Amino acid sequence: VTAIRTARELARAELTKQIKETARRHLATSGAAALSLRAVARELGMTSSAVYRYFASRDDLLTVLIIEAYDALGDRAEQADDAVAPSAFRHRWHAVCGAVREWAVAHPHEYALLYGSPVPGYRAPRDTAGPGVRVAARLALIVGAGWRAGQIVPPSEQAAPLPCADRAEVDLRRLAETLDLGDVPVEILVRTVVAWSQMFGFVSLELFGQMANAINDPEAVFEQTTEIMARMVGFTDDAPTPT
Amino acid sequence: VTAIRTARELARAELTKQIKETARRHLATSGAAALSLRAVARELGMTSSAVYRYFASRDDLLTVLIIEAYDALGDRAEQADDAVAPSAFRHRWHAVCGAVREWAVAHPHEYALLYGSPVPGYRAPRDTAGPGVRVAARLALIVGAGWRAGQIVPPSEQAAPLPCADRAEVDLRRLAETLDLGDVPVEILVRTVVAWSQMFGFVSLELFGQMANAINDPEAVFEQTTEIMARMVGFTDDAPTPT
DNA sequence: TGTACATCAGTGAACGCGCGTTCACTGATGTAC
DNA sequence: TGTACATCAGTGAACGCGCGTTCACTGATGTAC
Repeated sequence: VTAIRTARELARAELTKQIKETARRHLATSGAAALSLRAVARELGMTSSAVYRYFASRDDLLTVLIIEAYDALGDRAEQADDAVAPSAFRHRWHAVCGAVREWAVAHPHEYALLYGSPVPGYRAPRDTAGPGVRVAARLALIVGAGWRAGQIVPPSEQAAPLPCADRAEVDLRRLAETLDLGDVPVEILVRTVVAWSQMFGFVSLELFGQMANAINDPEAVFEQTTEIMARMVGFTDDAPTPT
Repeated sequence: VTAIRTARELARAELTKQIKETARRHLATSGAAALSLRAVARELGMTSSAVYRYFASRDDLLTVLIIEAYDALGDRAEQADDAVAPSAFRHRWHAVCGAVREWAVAHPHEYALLYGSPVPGYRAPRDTAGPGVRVAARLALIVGAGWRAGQIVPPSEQAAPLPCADRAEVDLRRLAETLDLGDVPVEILVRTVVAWSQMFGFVSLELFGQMANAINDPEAVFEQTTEIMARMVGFTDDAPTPT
Protein backbone atom coordinates (compact mmCIF):
# COMPACT_ATOMS: atom_id res chain seq x y z
CA VAL A 1 0.00 0.00 0.00
CA THR A 2 3.04 2.19 -0.43
CA ALA A 3 2.70 5.09 -2.85
CA ILE A 4 3.96 3.90 -6.20
CA ARG A 5 4.17 6.67 -8.75
CA THR A 6 5.58 5.47 -12.02
CA ALA A 7 4.94 2.36 -14.11
CA ARG A 8 8.57 1.43 -13.63
CA GLU A 9 8.21 1.36 -9.89
CA LEU A 10 5.07 -0.69 -10.17
CA ALA A 11 6.72 -3.22 -12.44
CA ARG A 12 9.69 -3.44 -10.13
CA ALA A 13 7.55 -4.09 -7.08
CA GLU A 14 5.55 -6.70 -8.93
CA LEU A 15 8.58 -8.56 -10.24
CA THR A 16 10.34 -8.46 -6.89
CA LYS A 17 7.27 -10.09 -5.43
CA GLN A 18 7.14 -12.71 -8.17
CA ILE A 19 10.80 -13.59 -7.74
CA LYS A 20 10.31 -14.09 -4.03
CA GLU A 21 7.18 -16.16 -4.56
CA THR A 22 8.86 -18.38 -7.12
CA ALA A 23 11.89 -18.78 -4.90
CA ARG A 24 9.65 -19.71 -1.99
CA ARG A 25 7.95 -22.34 -4.12
CA HIS A 26 11.30 -23.77 -5.19
CA LEU A 27 12.30 -23.86 -1.57
CA ALA A 28 9.25 -25.96 -0.85
CA THR A 29 10.21 -28.58 -3.40
CA SER A 30 13.97 -28.66 -3.35
CA GLY A 31 15.15 -27.21 -0.06
CA ALA A 32 17.29 -24.21 0.70
CA ALA A 33 20.66 -25.56 -0.36
CA ALA A 34 19.32 -26.27 -3.82
CA LEU A 35 17.71 -22.88 -4.33
CA SER A 36 19.04 -21.51 -7.61
CA LEU A 37 18.78 -18.04 -9.08
CA ARG A 38 18.90 -19.49 -12.57
CA ALA A 39 16.00 -21.83 -11.93
CA VAL A 40 13.92 -18.98 -10.55
CA ALA A 41 14.75 -16.79 -13.55
CA ARG A 42 13.96 -19.63 -15.93
CA GLU A 43 10.53 -20.14 -14.44
CA LEU A 44 9.78 -16.44 -14.70
CA GLY A 45 10.90 -16.41 -18.34
CA MET A 46 13.71 -13.98 -17.82
CA THR A 47 17.47 -14.17 -18.08
CA SER A 48 19.39 -15.17 -15.00
CA SER A 49 21.32 -11.94 -15.18
CA ALA A 50 18.12 -9.93 -15.00
CA VAL A 51 17.50 -11.16 -11.49
CA TYR A 52 20.53 -9.16 -10.42
CA ARG A 53 18.52 -5.99 -10.98
CA TYR A 54 16.40 -7.13 -8.02
CA PHE A 55 18.75 -8.97 -5.71
CA ALA A 56 22.47 -8.39 -5.43
CA SER A 57 23.24 -12.08 -5.01
CA ARG A 58 21.80 -15.45 -4.18
CA ASP A 59 22.59 -14.94 -0.53
CA ASP A 60 20.71 -11.68 -0.60
CA LEU A 61 17.62 -13.42 -1.89
CA LEU A 62 18.00 -16.09 0.76
CA THR A 63 18.26 -13.47 3.47
CA VAL A 64 15.06 -11.80 2.33
CA LEU A 65 13.27 -15.15 2.25
CA ILE A 66 14.47 -15.93 5.76
CA ILE A 67 13.35 -12.61 7.15
CA GLU A 68 9.96 -12.85 5.48
CA ALA A 69 9.50 -16.39 6.76
CA TYR A 70 10.34 -15.32 10.30
CA ASP A 71 7.86 -12.51 9.94
CA ALA A 72 5.14 -14.73 8.52
CA LEU A 73 5.59 -17.08 11.44
CA GLY A 74 5.77 -14.21 13.88
CA ASP A 75 2.59 -12.69 12.48
CA ARG A 76 0.72 -15.95 12.81
CA ALA A 77 1.86 -16.49 16.36
CA GLU A 78 0.97 -12.97 17.42
CA GLN A 79 -2.40 -13.04 15.69
CA ALA A 80 -3.26 -16.29 17.39
CA ASP A 81 -2.31 -14.79 20.72
CA ASP A 82 -4.22 -11.59 20.10
CA ALA A 83 -7.37 -13.57 19.34
CA VAL A 84 -7.49 -14.83 22.91
CA ALA A 85 -8.66 -12.92 25.98
CA PRO A 86 -5.51 -11.25 27.36
CA SER A 87 -5.98 -12.64 30.83
CA ALA A 88 -6.39 -16.27 29.74
CA PHE A 89 -2.68 -16.91 29.90
CA ARG A 90 -2.67 -20.67 29.62
CA HIS A 91 -5.04 -20.39 26.72
CA ARG A 92 -2.77 -17.83 25.09
CA TRP A 93 0.19 -20.16 25.51
CA HIS A 94 -1.69 -22.88 23.68
CA ALA A 95 -2.68 -20.48 20.94
CA VAL A 96 0.88 -19.43 20.20
CA CYS A 97 2.31 -22.95 20.27
CA GLY A 98 -0.50 -24.27 18.12
CA ALA A 99 0.01 -21.48 15.61
CA VAL A 100 3.72 -22.21 15.37
CA ARG A 101 3.16 -25.88 14.69
CA GLU A 102 0.38 -25.16 12.22
CA TRP A 103 2.51 -22.74 10.26
CA ALA A 104 5.44 -25.15 10.32
CA VAL A 105 3.34 -28.03 9.03
CA ALA A 106 1.96 -25.80 6.28
CA HIS A 107 5.44 -24.51 5.29
CA PRO A 108 7.85 -27.29 6.13
CA HIS A 109 10.72 -26.09 3.97
CA GLU A 110 10.47 -22.54 5.20
CA TYR A 111 10.44 -23.88 8.73
CA ALA A 112 13.53 -25.92 7.90
CA LEU A 113 15.16 -22.78 6.55
CA LEU A 114 14.64 -21.10 9.91
CA TYR A 115 15.06 -23.87 12.45
CA GLY A 116 16.84 -26.62 10.52
CA SER A 117 20.51 -27.07 9.84
CA PRO A 118 22.19 -23.91 8.57
CA VAL A 119 22.58 -23.62 4.80
CA PRO A 120 26.19 -24.48 3.91
CA GLY A 121 28.19 -21.44 2.92
CA TYR A 122 25.51 -18.99 4.01
CA ARG A 123 25.99 -16.68 6.93
CA ALA A 124 22.95 -14.91 8.26
CA PRO A 125 23.38 -11.14 8.51
CA ARG A 126 22.27 -9.08 11.50
CA ASP A 127 18.92 -8.22 9.93
CA THR A 128 17.54 -11.67 10.65
CA ALA A 129 18.06 -11.39 14.40
CA GLY A 130 15.03 -9.24 15.15
CA PRO A 131 12.40 -11.19 13.22
CA GLY A 132 14.04 -14.44 14.34
CA VAL A 133 13.17 -13.85 17.94
CA ARG A 134 9.53 -12.84 17.66
CA VAL A 135 8.03 -16.17 18.69
CA ALA A 136 10.30 -16.48 21.70
CA ALA A 137 9.57 -12.88 22.61
CA ARG A 138 5.85 -13.43 22.51
CA LEU A 139 6.08 -16.56 24.65
CA ALA A 140 8.17 -14.61 27.13
CA LEU A 141 5.65 -11.79 27.07
CA ILE A 142 2.86 -14.18 28.03
CA VAL A 143 4.92 -15.55 30.89
CA GLY A 144 5.83 -12.08 32.09
CA ALA A 145 2.28 -10.79 31.95
CA GLY A 146 0.96 -13.93 33.57
CA TRP A 147 3.45 -13.61 36.38
CA ARG A 148 2.61 -10.00 37.01
CA ALA A 149 -1.09 -10.88 37.00
CA GLY A 150 -0.50 -13.52 39.63
CA GLN A 151 -1.63 -16.26 37.29
CA ILE A 152 1.59 -18.25 37.52
CA VAL A 153 2.47 -20.14 40.67
CA PRO A 154 6.13 -20.69 41.44
CA PRO A 155 7.06 -24.39 41.41
CA SER A 156 6.68 -26.15 44.72
CA GLU A 157 10.04 -27.93 44.52
CA GLN A 158 12.09 -24.90 45.41
CA ALA A 159 13.53 -27.02 48.20
CA ALA A 160 15.68 -29.08 45.82
CA PRO A 161 17.97 -26.67 43.98
CA LEU A 162 18.76 -27.25 40.34
CA PRO A 163 22.27 -28.22 39.20
CA CYS A 164 24.63 -25.56 37.84
CA ALA A 165 22.46 -22.94 39.50
CA ASP A 166 25.12 -20.25 39.67
CA ARG A 167 26.37 -20.68 36.11
CA ALA A 168 22.92 -20.82 34.58
CA GLU A 169 21.55 -17.93 36.59
CA VAL A 170 23.83 -15.43 34.88
CA ASP A 171 22.41 -16.31 31.49
CA LEU A 172 18.84 -16.51 32.69
CA ARG A 173 18.87 -13.16 34.44
CA ARG A 174 20.39 -11.47 31.42
CA LEU A 175 17.81 -13.14 29.22
CA ALA A 176 15.07 -11.94 31.54
CA GLU A 177 16.21 -8.37 31.19
CA THR A 178 16.39 -8.56 27.40
CA LEU A 179 12.85 -9.89 27.29
CA ASP A 180 11.43 -7.56 29.92
CA LEU A 181 10.91 -10.26 32.50
CA GLY A 182 12.84 -8.55 35.24
CA ASP A 183 10.93 -9.75 38.27
CA VAL A 184 10.08 -13.29 37.17
CA PRO A 185 11.86 -15.81 39.43
CA VAL A 186 14.69 -17.86 37.94
CA GLU A 187 12.82 -21.10 38.46
CA ILE A 188 10.18 -19.91 36.05
CA LEU A 189 12.72 -18.56 33.58
CA VAL A 190 14.33 -22.00 33.22
CA ARG A 191 10.91 -23.51 32.79
CA THR A 192 10.17 -21.05 30.02
CA VAL A 193 13.35 -22.07 28.24
CA VAL A 194 12.35 -25.69 28.71
CA ALA A 195 8.92 -25.10 27.22
CA TRP A 196 10.31 -23.05 24.36
CA SER A 197 12.84 -25.71 23.40
CA GLN A 198 10.28 -28.47 23.83
CA MET A 199 7.90 -26.81 21.42
CA PHE A 200 10.47 -26.33 18.67
CA GLY A 201 11.94 -29.73 19.43
CA PHE A 202 8.64 -31.46 18.90
CA VAL A 203 7.93 -29.63 15.67
CA SER A 204 11.43 -30.28 14.34
CA LEU A 205 11.36 -33.96 15.22
CA GLU A 206 7.98 -34.24 13.55
CA LEU A 207 8.87 -32.37 10.38
CA PHE A 208 12.33 -33.86 10.01
CA GLY A 209 10.97 -37.36 10.06
CA GLN A 210 11.94 -38.64 13.50
CA MET A 211 8.37 -39.60 14.35
CA ALA A 212 7.58 -41.56 11.22
CA ASN A 213 5.79 -44.80 12.04
CA ALA A 214 5.78 -43.93 15.73
CA ILE A 215 3.26 -41.14 16.12
CA ASN A 216 0.36 -41.04 13.70
CA ASP A 217 -1.51 -38.11 15.19
CA PRO A 218 1.22 -35.64 16.07
CA GLU A 219 -1.28 -32.83 16.45
CA ALA A 220 -3.00 -34.57 19.35
CA VAL A 221 0.24 -35.49 21.06
CA PHE A 222 1.55 -31.97 20.52
CA GLU A 223 -1.55 -30.56 22.19
CA GLN A 224 -0.88 -32.73 25.20
CA THR A 225 2.80 -31.84 25.43
CA THR A 226 1.89 -28.17 25.16
CA GLU A 227 -0.56 -28.51 28.03
CA ILE A 228 2.05 -30.28 30.13
CA MET A 229 4.51 -27.50 29.42
CA ALA A 230 1.93 -24.87 30.31
CA ARG A 231 1.31 -26.57 33.65
CA MET A 232 5.03 -26.95 34.23
CA VAL A 233 5.62 -23.26 33.66
CA GLY A 234 2.96 -22.71 36.28
CA PHE A 235 -0.06 -21.23 34.53
CA THR A 236 -3.03 -21.54 36.85
CA ASP A 237 -5.96 -20.06 35.02
CA ASP A 238 -8.42 -22.67 33.93
CA ALA A 239 -9.98 -21.10 30.93
CA PRO A 240 -11.15 -23.78 28.49
CA THR A 241 -8.38 -25.19 26.34
CA PRO A 242 -8.84 -24.99 22.57
CA THR A 243 -9.22 -28.19 20.62
CA VAL B 1 38.74 -57.50 13.98
CA THR B 2 37.14 -59.48 11.18
CA ALA B 3 39.28 -62.13 9.54
CA ILE B 4 40.92 -60.52 6.54
CA ARG B 5 42.82 -62.99 4.42
CA THR B 6 44.25 -61.38 1.34
CA ALA B 7 46.13 -58.15 0.77
CA ARG B 8 43.34 -57.09 -1.53
CA GLU B 9 40.76 -57.42 1.20
CA LEU B 10 42.95 -55.50 3.58
CA ALA B 11 43.46 -52.68 1.12
CA ARG B 12 39.76 -52.53 0.41
CA ALA B 13 38.86 -52.33 4.07
CA GLU B 14 41.45 -49.65 4.63
CA LEU B 15 40.35 -47.51 1.71
CA THR B 16 36.69 -47.87 2.58
CA LYS B 17 37.55 -46.54 6.00
CA GLN B 18 39.56 -43.67 4.58
CA ILE B 19 36.78 -42.65 2.21
CA LYS B 20 34.31 -42.57 5.06
CA GLU B 21 36.68 -40.61 7.26
CA THR B 22 37.37 -38.04 4.57
CA ALA B 23 33.69 -37.74 3.80
CA ARG B 24 32.96 -37.23 7.48
CA ARG B 25 35.57 -34.48 7.60
CA HIS B 26 34.08 -32.78 4.55
CA LEU B 27 30.69 -33.03 6.19
CA ALA B 28 32.10 -31.17 9.15
CA THR B 29 33.26 -28.24 7.05
CA SER B 30 30.71 -27.99 4.27
CA GLY B 31 27.54 -29.73 5.39
CA ALA B 32 25.68 -32.68 4.01
CA ALA B 33 24.18 -31.06 0.94
CA ALA B 34 27.64 -30.06 -0.25
CA LEU B 35 29.23 -33.46 0.25
CA SER B 36 30.86 -34.39 -3.04
CA LEU B 37 32.29 -37.70 -4.18
CA ARG B 38 34.77 -35.90 -6.40
CA ALA B 39 36.09 -33.79 -3.57
CA VAL B 40 36.57 -36.85 -1.41
CA ALA B 41 38.36 -38.69 -4.21
CA ARG B 42 40.54 -35.66 -4.90
CA GLU B 43 41.66 -35.46 -1.31
CA LEU B 44 42.54 -39.14 -1.29
CA GLY B 45 44.53 -38.76 -4.51
CA MET B 46 42.38 -41.07 -6.54
CA THR B 47 40.05 -40.68 -9.51
CA SER B 48 36.43 -39.92 -8.81
CA SER B 49 35.43 -43.02 -10.70
CA ALA B 50 37.53 -45.18 -8.40
CA VAL B 51 35.24 -44.36 -5.49
CA TYR B 52 32.53 -46.30 -7.28
CA ARG B 53 34.42 -49.49 -6.48
CA TYR B 54 33.57 -48.78 -2.85
CA PHE B 55 30.20 -47.08 -2.88
CA ALA B 56 27.55 -47.52 -5.52
CA SER B 57 26.59 -43.85 -5.44
CA ARG B 58 26.73 -40.66 -3.48
CA ASP B 59 23.50 -41.50 -1.73
CA ASP B 60 24.96 -44.84 -0.71
CA LEU B 61 27.89 -43.12 0.93
CA LEU B 62 25.53 -40.71 2.67
CA THR B 63 23.46 -43.57 3.98
CA VAL B 64 26.51 -45.27 5.44
CA LEU B 65 27.58 -42.02 7.09
CA ILE B 66 24.13 -41.55 8.57
CA ILE B 67 24.00 -45.06 9.97
CA GLU B 68 27.48 -44.80 11.45
CA ALA B 69 26.65 -41.43 12.99
CA TYR B 70 23.49 -42.81 14.57
CA ASP B 71 25.54 -45.69 15.91
CA ALA B 72 28.30 -43.46 17.24
CA LEU B 73 25.70 -41.39 19.06
CA GLY B 74 23.89 -44.51 20.23
CA ASP B 75 27.12 -46.01 21.54
CA ARG B 76 27.95 -42.89 23.49
CA ALA B 77 24.51 -42.65 25.01
CA GLU B 78 24.46 -46.31 26.02
CA GLN B 79 27.99 -46.21 27.40
CA ALA B 80 27.13 -43.18 29.49
CA ASP B 81 24.08 -44.97 30.82
CA ASP B 82 25.95 -48.19 31.52
CA ALA B 83 28.52 -46.28 33.57
CA VAL B 84 25.86 -45.39 36.13
CA ALA B 85 24.41 -47.66 38.82
CA PRO B 86 21.37 -49.30 37.19
CA SER B 87 19.02 -48.30 39.98
CA ALA B 88 19.95 -44.60 39.94
CA PHE B 89 17.36 -43.81 37.33
CA ARG B 90 17.39 -40.03 37.52
CA HIS B 91 21.14 -40.13 37.36
CA ARG B 92 20.98 -42.41 34.32
CA TRP B 93 18.59 -40.01 32.63
CA HIS B 94 21.08 -37.21 33.11
CA ALA B 95 23.91 -39.37 31.82
CA VAL B 96 22.14 -40.17 28.56
CA CYS B 97 20.99 -36.61 27.90
CA GLY B 98 24.40 -35.21 28.71
CA ALA B 99 26.08 -37.71 26.39
CA VAL B 100 23.76 -36.80 23.54
CA ARG B 101 24.46 -33.11 23.89
CA GLU B 102 28.20 -33.68 24.27
CA TRP B 103 28.36 -35.80 21.14
CA ALA B 104 26.27 -33.27 19.25
CA VAL B 105 28.50 -30.38 20.25
CA ALA B 106 31.57 -32.38 19.25
CA HIS B 107 30.08 -33.39 15.90
CA PRO B 108 27.72 -30.61 14.92
CA HIS B 109 27.49 -31.46 11.23
CA GLU B 110 26.92 -35.12 11.86
CA TYR B 111 24.22 -34.14 14.33
CA ALA B 112 22.70 -31.88 11.69
CA LEU B 113 22.78 -34.80 9.26
CA LEU B 114 20.68 -36.85 11.69
CA TYR B 115 18.38 -34.32 13.31
CA GLY B 116 18.52 -31.32 11.00
CA SER B 117 16.58 -30.63 7.85
CA PRO B 118 16.57 -33.55 5.44
CA VAL B 119 19.16 -33.43 2.65
CA PRO B 120 17.37 -32.33 -0.54
CA GLY B 121 16.95 -35.16 -2.99
CA TYR B 122 18.02 -37.81 -0.54
CA ARG B 123 15.62 -40.42 0.75
CA ALA B 124 16.72 -42.44 3.76
CA PRO B 125 16.41 -46.19 3.20
CA ARG B 126 15.01 -48.60 5.78
CA ASP B 127 18.44 -49.45 7.18
CA THR B 128 18.65 -46.16 9.04
CA ALA B 129 15.50 -46.80 11.07
CA GLY B 130 17.06 -49.15 13.62
CA PRO B 131 20.15 -47.12 14.52
CA GLY B 132 18.06 -43.94 14.36
CA VAL B 133 15.98 -44.95 17.31
CA ARG B 134 18.64 -46.06 19.75
CA VAL B 135 18.69 -42.92 21.89
CA ALA B 136 14.92 -42.83 22.19
CA ALA B 137 14.88 -46.54 22.97
CA ARG B 138 17.40 -46.11 25.75
CA LEU B 139 15.50 -43.24 27.30
CA ALA B 140 12.36 -45.33 27.17
CA LEU B 141 14.19 -48.23 28.73
CA ILE B 142 15.20 -46.09 31.69
CA VAL B 143 11.65 -44.90 32.16
CA GLY B 144 10.30 -48.44 31.91
CA ALA B 145 12.81 -49.86 34.36
CA GLY B 146 12.34 -46.95 36.73
CA TRP B 147 8.60 -47.45 36.69
CA ARG B 148 8.84 -51.15 37.36
CA ALA B 149 11.26 -50.44 40.21
CA GLY B 150 8.78 -48.05 41.75
CA GLN B 151 11.16 -45.13 41.33
CA ILE B 152 8.74 -43.03 39.27
CA VAL B 153 5.73 -41.45 40.86
CA PRO B 154 2.71 -40.80 38.70
CA PRO B 155 1.94 -37.09 38.33
CA SER B 156 -0.36 -35.63 40.93
CA GLU B 157 -2.51 -33.73 38.44
CA GLN B 158 -4.39 -36.77 37.22
CA ALA B 159 -7.54 -34.92 38.19
CA ALA B 160 -7.29 -32.50 35.25
CA PRO B 161 -7.30 -34.60 32.09
CA LEU B 162 -5.11 -33.63 29.15
CA PRO B 163 -6.63 -32.37 25.90
CA CYS B 164 -7.06 -34.75 22.96
CA ALA B 165 -6.74 -37.63 25.39
CA ASP B 166 -8.48 -40.22 23.24
CA ARG B 167 -6.68 -39.37 20.02
CA ALA B 168 -3.26 -39.24 21.62
CA GLU B 169 -3.74 -42.36 23.68
CA VAL B 170 -3.85 -44.60 20.62
CA ASP B 171 -0.42 -43.44 19.54
CA LEU B 172 1.04 -43.52 23.01
CA ARG B 173 -0.13 -47.02 23.81
CA ARG B 174 1.22 -48.34 20.50
CA LEU B 175 4.47 -46.56 21.17
CA ALA B 176 4.61 -48.11 24.62
CA GLU B 177 4.29 -51.58 23.18
CA THR B 178 6.99 -50.99 20.58
CA LEU B 179 9.34 -49.81 23.31
CA ASP B 180 8.43 -52.47 25.84
CA LEU B 181 6.71 -50.06 28.21
CA GLY B 182 3.47 -51.98 28.40
CA ASP B 183 2.43 -51.13 31.93
CA VAL B 184 3.65 -47.54 32.21
CA PRO B 185 0.66 -45.18 32.59
CA VAL B 186 -0.21 -42.90 29.70
CA GLU B 187 0.49 -39.79 31.76
CA ILE B 188 4.12 -40.83 32.03
CA LEU B 189 4.34 -41.82 28.39
CA VAL B 190 3.38 -38.31 27.30
CA ARG B 191 5.90 -36.91 29.70
CA THR B 192 8.58 -39.12 28.21
CA VAL B 193 7.76 -37.79 24.76
CA VAL B 194 7.92 -34.28 26.17
CA ALA B 195 11.32 -34.88 27.72
CA TRP B 196 12.64 -36.57 24.60
CA SER B 197 11.55 -33.72 22.33
CA GLN B 198 12.81 -31.13 24.81
CA MET B 199 16.27 -32.64 24.83
CA PHE B 200 16.63 -32.74 21.07
CA GLY B 201 14.94 -29.36 20.80
CA PHE B 202 17.43 -27.73 23.09
CA VAL B 203 20.42 -29.26 21.33
CA SER B 204 19.07 -28.31 17.91
CA LEU B 205 18.28 -24.75 18.90
CA GLU B 206 21.76 -24.46 20.36
CA LEU B 207 23.63 -25.97 17.42
CA PHE B 208 21.55 -24.29 14.75
CA GLY B 209 22.26 -20.87 16.17
CA GLN B 210 18.99 -19.89 17.82
CA MET B 211 20.67 -19.18 21.14
CA ALA B 212 23.46 -16.96 19.88
CA ASN B 213 23.87 -13.91 22.07
CA ALA B 214 21.16 -15.15 24.42
CA ILE B 215 22.65 -18.07 26.30
CA ASN B 216 26.37 -18.09 26.87
CA ASP B 217 26.64 -21.23 28.96
CA PRO B 218 24.28 -23.63 27.23
CA GLU B 219 25.78 -26.59 29.07
CA ALA B 220 24.66 -25.22 32.43
CA VAL B 221 21.20 -24.32 31.21
CA PHE B 222 20.91 -27.71 29.52
CA GLU B 223 21.75 -29.43 32.80
CA GLN B 224 18.96 -27.54 34.47
CA THR B 225 16.40 -28.28 31.80
CA THR B 226 17.37 -31.95 31.93
CA GLU B 227 16.81 -32.01 35.67
CA ILE B 228 13.45 -30.34 35.29
CA MET B 229 12.46 -32.91 32.70
CA ALA B 230 13.62 -35.74 34.96
CA ARG B 231 11.45 -34.40 37.76
CA MET B 232 8.55 -33.91 35.41
CA VAL B 233 8.75 -37.51 34.22
CA GLY B 234 8.57 -38.41 37.88
CA PHE B 235 11.96 -39.85 38.85
CA THR B 236 12.17 -39.90 42.62
CA ASP B 237 15.56 -41.34 43.45
CA ASP B 238 17.86 -38.73 44.85
CA ALA B 239 21.24 -40.08 43.90
CA PRO B 240 23.72 -37.21 43.47
CA THR B 241 23.45 -35.47 40.14
CA PRO B 242 26.60 -35.32 38.00
CA THR B 243 28.14 -31.95 37.34
C1' DT C 1 56.62 -74.40 -7.51
C1' DG C 2 54.99 -72.65 -11.85
C1' DT C 3 51.75 -71.49 -15.22
C1' DA C 4 46.99 -69.91 -17.10
C1' DC C 5 43.14 -67.69 -16.09
C1' DA C 6 39.81 -64.96 -13.40
C1' DT C 7 39.02 -61.24 -10.48
C1' DC C 8 38.96 -56.64 -9.47
C1' DA C 9 41.16 -51.84 -8.12
C1' DG C 10 42.12 -47.88 -10.36
C1' DT C 11 42.69 -44.76 -14.71
C1' DG C 12 41.41 -41.19 -17.85
C1' DA C 13 38.40 -39.41 -20.92
C1' DA C 14 33.93 -38.21 -21.74
C1' DC C 15 28.76 -37.04 -21.28
C1' DG C 16 25.56 -33.86 -19.91
C1' DC C 17 24.31 -31.09 -16.64
C1' DG C 18 23.83 -26.95 -13.55
C1' DC C 19 25.53 -23.11 -11.07
C1' DG C 20 26.72 -17.75 -9.67
C1' DT C 21 28.31 -13.79 -11.55
C1' DT C 22 30.08 -10.22 -14.95
C1' DC C 23 29.77 -7.22 -18.83
C1' DA C 24 28.89 -4.57 -22.93
C1' DC C 25 24.68 -3.81 -25.18
C1' DT C 26 19.69 -2.41 -26.60
C1' DG C 27 15.60 -0.21 -25.92
C1' DA C 28 11.91 1.34 -23.13
C1' DT C 29 10.51 4.52 -19.40
C1' DG C 30 10.98 8.81 -16.86
C1' DT C 31 12.36 13.78 -16.35
C1' DA C 32 13.86 18.51 -17.02
C1' DC C 33 13.66 22.29 -19.87
C1' DT D 1 3.26 19.83 -25.90
C1' DG D 2 7.75 18.52 -27.65
C1' DT D 3 12.47 17.55 -27.53
C1' DA D 4 17.11 15.96 -25.34
C1' DC D 5 19.02 13.48 -22.02
C1' DA D 6 19.34 10.31 -18.03
C1' DT D 7 17.86 6.29 -15.89
C1' DC D 8 17.40 1.60 -15.65
C1' DA D 9 15.16 -3.19 -16.87
C1' DG D 10 16.38 -6.87 -19.45
C1' DT D 11 19.43 -9.48 -23.05
C1' DG D 12 22.78 -12.77 -24.54
C1' DA D 13 27.15 -14.36 -24.47
C1' DA D 14 30.80 -15.66 -21.81
C1' DC D 15 33.93 -17.13 -17.77
C1' DG D 16 35.17 -20.54 -14.79
C1' DC D 17 33.68 -23.71 -11.96
C1' DG D 18 31.87 -28.13 -9.99
C1' DC D 19 29.06 -32.13 -10.02
C1' DG D 20 27.48 -37.59 -10.50
C1' DT D 21 28.03 -41.25 -13.34
C1' DT D 22 29.54 -44.36 -17.30
C1' DC D 23 32.78 -46.95 -19.90
C1' DA D 24 36.55 -49.20 -22.21
C1' DC D 25 41.02 -49.94 -20.62
C1' DT D 26 45.42 -51.44 -17.95
C1' DG D 27 47.74 -53.86 -14.68
C1' DA D 28 48.17 -55.86 -10.26
C1' DT D 29 46.43 -59.46 -7.08
C1' DG D 30 44.39 -63.98 -6.20
C1' DT D 31 43.30 -68.89 -7.43
C1' DA D 32 42.98 -73.43 -9.51
C1' DC D 33 45.41 -76.89 -11.60
